[in-house]
Amino acid sequence: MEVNKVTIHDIARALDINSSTVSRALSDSPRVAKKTKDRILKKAQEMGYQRNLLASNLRKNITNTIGVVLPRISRHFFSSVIQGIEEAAYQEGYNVMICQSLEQYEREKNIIETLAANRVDGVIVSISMETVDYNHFECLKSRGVPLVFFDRHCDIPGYNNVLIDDFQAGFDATQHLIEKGCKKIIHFSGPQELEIYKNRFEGYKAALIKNDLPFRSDYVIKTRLNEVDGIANTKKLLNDKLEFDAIFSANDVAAIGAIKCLNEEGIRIPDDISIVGFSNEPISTVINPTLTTINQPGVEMGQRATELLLKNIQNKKAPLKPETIILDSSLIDRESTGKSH
Amino acid sequence: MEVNKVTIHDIARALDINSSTVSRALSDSPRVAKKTKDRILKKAQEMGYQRNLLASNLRKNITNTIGVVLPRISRHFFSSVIQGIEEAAYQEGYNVMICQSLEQYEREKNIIETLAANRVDGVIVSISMETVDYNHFECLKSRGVPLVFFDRHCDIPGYNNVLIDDFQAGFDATQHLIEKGCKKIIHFSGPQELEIYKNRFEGYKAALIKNDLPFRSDYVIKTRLNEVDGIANTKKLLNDKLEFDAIFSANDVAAIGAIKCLNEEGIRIPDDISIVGFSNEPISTVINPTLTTINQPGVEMGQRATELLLKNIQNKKAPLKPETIILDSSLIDRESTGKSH
DNA sequence: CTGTTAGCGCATTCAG
DNA sequence: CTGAATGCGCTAACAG
Repeated sequence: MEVNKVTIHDIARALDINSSTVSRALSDSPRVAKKTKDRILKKAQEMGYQRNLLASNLRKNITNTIGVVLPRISRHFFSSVIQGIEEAAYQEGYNVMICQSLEQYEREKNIIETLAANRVDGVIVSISMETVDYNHFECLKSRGVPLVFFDRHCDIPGYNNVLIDDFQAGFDATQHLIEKGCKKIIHFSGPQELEIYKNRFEGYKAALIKNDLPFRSDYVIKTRLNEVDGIANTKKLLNDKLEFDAIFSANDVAAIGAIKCLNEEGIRIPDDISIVGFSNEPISTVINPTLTTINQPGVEMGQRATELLLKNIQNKKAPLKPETIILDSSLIDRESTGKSH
Repeated sequence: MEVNKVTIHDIARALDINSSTVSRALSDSPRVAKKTKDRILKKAQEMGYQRNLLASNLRKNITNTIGVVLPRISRHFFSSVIQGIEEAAYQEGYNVMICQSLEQYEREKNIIETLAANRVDGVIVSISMETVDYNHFECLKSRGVPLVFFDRHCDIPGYNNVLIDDFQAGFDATQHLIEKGCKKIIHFSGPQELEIYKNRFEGYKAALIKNDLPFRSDYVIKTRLNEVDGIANTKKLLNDKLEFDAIFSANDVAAIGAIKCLNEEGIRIPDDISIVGFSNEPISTVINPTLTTINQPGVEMGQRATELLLKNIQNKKAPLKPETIILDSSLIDRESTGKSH
């Protein structure tokens, strides 16, 4: 069963030429005669030759592979980012290795080390919610492997970020709720150690202040932004008899949890309580027209991050100056656009 | 910037010992003295040594990596399969390389060749809807790389499949609708070249026959099982004034399309029209309680497929006899279990 | 245009 | 227990 270990030497021997010529022919070098090239290609085919990329990569010291590290591929935002990354990467002949941290620091660390050990040419990362220090990127840094962060800001000096304006998004979301007449707006907030959630929170606060609404700290619920938390916190809000007429969730998953809970309790959205979350998940938002969302440009974010990364990979000698790209996000109001229900 | 290329030779030189000893120490071989081992490990740490897996893998002729090829990671079923695969793989110290075919034969072919070139130790595949011949697996076959198929049956002799009983699932779905009083049941069918969709279709037919309902070929709609198709076909059904009281969709995505279309038209589900699709997508099904689903055990499928694959990898000399594992799927009726609405 | 030579970094013989 | 030698398969000088 374990067969077919035909190498360039085998095909060189079969043709009574040198293996370097074979190597050159197989990488379509111009420095080899059409005729011999054809002979070699034909023989290679006929012998069932398959290049060993391990050997090739070891020799060339590149892998043509970029690593992608993100919390969860099942979240639609992230899978649309992957979409963008793959498009941009394949176009330039790069492969993509996708890894999920599952929001766990330990896993993220392992992944980064594995990617480094596998000598990927560059890495695109959206850090986990648990990640507060960046020492685990040292193994990439020390080898000069380019790194681009997206969605969740990371301020390691010298690296690039591709983000949306989270302050603005938080502001817009809150402003939207206020304009709809909401006055008691709960905020499901994420870990404040992460810029992204801090900024969304600050945007929320700024919108309240601008509209002369009081900021109440008991309206700010610290959550881990998962669905279970979203459900539990909403239930707790109801039990506590804290009056509120809207929720602005710092991500989509917690918002989904809130919707589920409110549905269960027979509370109508948005008539009784309005909700805004972040998302570009088509299924949850279009089928369920009660969730107004801040739409994040996932595909574009993936593309931009990849383009930046590849530029860094190719320009490694003269690294670009670190830049932060801010993409536009847009608020989508399902109530006013959805025809259904 | 391009720095830190410390190899076992560097650390050997620094300690004035031989690189083989270093190599042994770093792979924790028992054939090296505790004392020297400690010295080496310490020095390695201190010099910032990182093993080059490319070189190591080339030498050992294994990669400790398995490839996964599936249509789309954004579909919840597939991402839960990945969940299962990663769990089982990491436990055994394997890495996972995830690739999406996007239901395109050409992409699938490229991916398989890339995986083969990268010398993965085994591959887990759910073939694309376009895939009707299996020649592109030859590059793995010829090297004796183990291969396990899941969800979408593939009958290359000598390889394993992990599936659900699609005939039974199709039967159950249809039976369920009949028991609810539906008599005019549309079937959104997939490519009949694929066993999976043929079997679901056969199950549908069998249930009709068993219940003395007529089988009508105009009730069977060939679709590509994507959302756009689901919407378009539903709209067409309505325009054609073909009477129907239920849809059994051969996957979830087309069912989602149907729901969207019916929502738009103000047709109530399930009062006017019932729908059954395949899914284990929590968001779409729980929030939207109108979609009854055949639940597919994604995580378990991933685990079983991986266990099988790893067994094959480890037993390569004496390959297991090809087996097909059939897992249970269960019908989940949102109408009777959902408390909401 | 082609051959020769020399490694990429590591793991594994085989000797001691 | 450690050292010396060899080569995994490929590519990149450098000659010719």
